[in-house]
Amino acid sequence: MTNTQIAELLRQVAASYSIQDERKYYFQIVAYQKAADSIEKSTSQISDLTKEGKLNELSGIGASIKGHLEELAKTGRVKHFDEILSKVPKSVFPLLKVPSLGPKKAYKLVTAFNLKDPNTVIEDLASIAKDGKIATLENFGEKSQSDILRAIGEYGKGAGKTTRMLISFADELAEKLITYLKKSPDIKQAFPLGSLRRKLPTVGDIDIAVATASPQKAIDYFANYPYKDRIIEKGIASASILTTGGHQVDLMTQPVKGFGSLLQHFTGSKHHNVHLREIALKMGLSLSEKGIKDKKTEKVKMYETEEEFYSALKMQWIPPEMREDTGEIELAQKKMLPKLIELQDMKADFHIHSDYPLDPSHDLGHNTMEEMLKKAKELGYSYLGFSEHNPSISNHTKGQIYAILKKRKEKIEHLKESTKNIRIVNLLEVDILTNGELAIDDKCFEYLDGVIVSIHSVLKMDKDQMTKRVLNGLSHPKAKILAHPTGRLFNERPGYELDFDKVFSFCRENNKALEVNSWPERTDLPYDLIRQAVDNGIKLVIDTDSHATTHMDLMKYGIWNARRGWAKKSDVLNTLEYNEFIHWLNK
DNA sequence: GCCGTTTTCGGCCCGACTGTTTTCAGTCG
Repeated sequence: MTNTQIAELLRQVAASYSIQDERKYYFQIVAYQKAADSIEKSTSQISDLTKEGKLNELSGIGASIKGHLEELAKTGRVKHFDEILSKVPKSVFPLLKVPSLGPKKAYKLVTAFNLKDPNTVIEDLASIAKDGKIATLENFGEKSQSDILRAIGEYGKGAGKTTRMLISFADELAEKLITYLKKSPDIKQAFPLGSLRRKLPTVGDIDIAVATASPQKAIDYFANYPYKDRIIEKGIASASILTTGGHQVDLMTQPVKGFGSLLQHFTGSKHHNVHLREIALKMGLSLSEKGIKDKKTEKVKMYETEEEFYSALKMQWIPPEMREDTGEIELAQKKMLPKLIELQDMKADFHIHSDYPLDPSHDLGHNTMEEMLKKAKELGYSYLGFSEHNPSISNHTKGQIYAILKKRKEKIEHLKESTKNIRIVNLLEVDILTNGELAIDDKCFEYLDGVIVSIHSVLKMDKDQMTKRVLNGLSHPKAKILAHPTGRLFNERPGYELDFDKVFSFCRENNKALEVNSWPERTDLPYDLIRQAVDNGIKLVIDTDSHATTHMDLMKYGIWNARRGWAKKSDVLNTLEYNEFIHWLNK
């Protein structure tokens, strides 16, 4: 079973407990939900962790759930789960995916109308709603009926939070909304928060915080956004809309005096906030978006900045990218948070495809080397690495490939002499073939300073074979960087599997670096592997993999992802001076 | 069911909004 499937199973157990007796099982429900969240977020496969006996390493998994998961791995089922799940009809569970339906409503609907088939329950409910039968049910009315019908329709279309946006897309969408909001005289400040501020690679909805003295006017103005499809909800302090593009936007307001608390609250993550509130409780305090309440006096103190808010809890301000409750709070209490890498720290980009005509195995860039260099200078870099794909091996003889690379080297040498204000590294992106050999032979390395290696074909290989293939490719002394190490592409493919324990130890022992590819579709390494790499002392390079000058602006996405992986300046080779990098390349 | 710089027992985050109700349950983040 995949992590997603296991997480869903645990959520079904939680839902079943809710339906049976929410009060009695409250803490079990919360525990199962926490465990599900934890499993869903983990990129280690639960099946692997179970085999290795490492399930305890995931927060929220204790002795009991660990035992259940081991039983699941061994026998394919869990007696305890089966017993709990058998208390409610199976057709309840698909309905939980429909927005606005939770365990209680789903159960009422399923039992009231005797909906038994989990495969058709959503359509069946829609036709019952169309017949006007839901409105007659106790605690349901006309409005609930039409809401359910619409929710099913939107769910079917993937509107709202059911499909996640790439952060690059969400970033632009939020920018448009912020521009609109700032035109209102009643809105003093407006910031995108939530997972967008925490820089997750994909974002479910857009969260915006607004500082205002007249919340009602600000909310009315927001609800009149010209590109809205409908208002989802609208109250005195917050509102939600669905845009014409089918994306959900949530807005929350606070007065300027309390804006810091709102920023903190609405940035999340949920787990980070829950943990902070548990700490606050022990200090006799209670946290909310309004501020910090003293439990004795019931007085709420407001905070204009996040720094003051965190300081009141006796901890350092925590960078949003770290707020996932994975150890950052404990470090902030000890005032030992790492200083994360920043865009300004970058002195180079190593993964650049120019239009130099070497008849490559994959796509060529669109701009000349000179144009790429000019752009690099504009970005404030002091050097740049060219790394076009290797010449295609099916279209050329070995001799032809030598000649192409020799000529390219001459071009680069000429550029090095004629270009005074920026330095150049002569790299190449080389395919690792199916058998683990590189797509160029040893003689080619005379014409190169070093190479980036990567996988571009035959992605379906089992984990052990793929790991051998990659490590074999990396074992050449001049192969220094592994590009887009997992090969994942959002909304396209999950990537191939690698044994990262082996990859990390190989890189550490042989002085190799792993790439953080900045393309929003890739963000590869994924951030949790970045964090493991950093913990293992592996050096990273953050690259744009540019095929045009405009792509060189994508660096910020790589930086964001690296920050989510807790990478510091010292972990990233792009922050080295030219001479230091060349020294590393030749080590 | 999980967890530990008050604890291996006794705690466990907080508030907004909606619809269906006459004071609240359900859902969401």
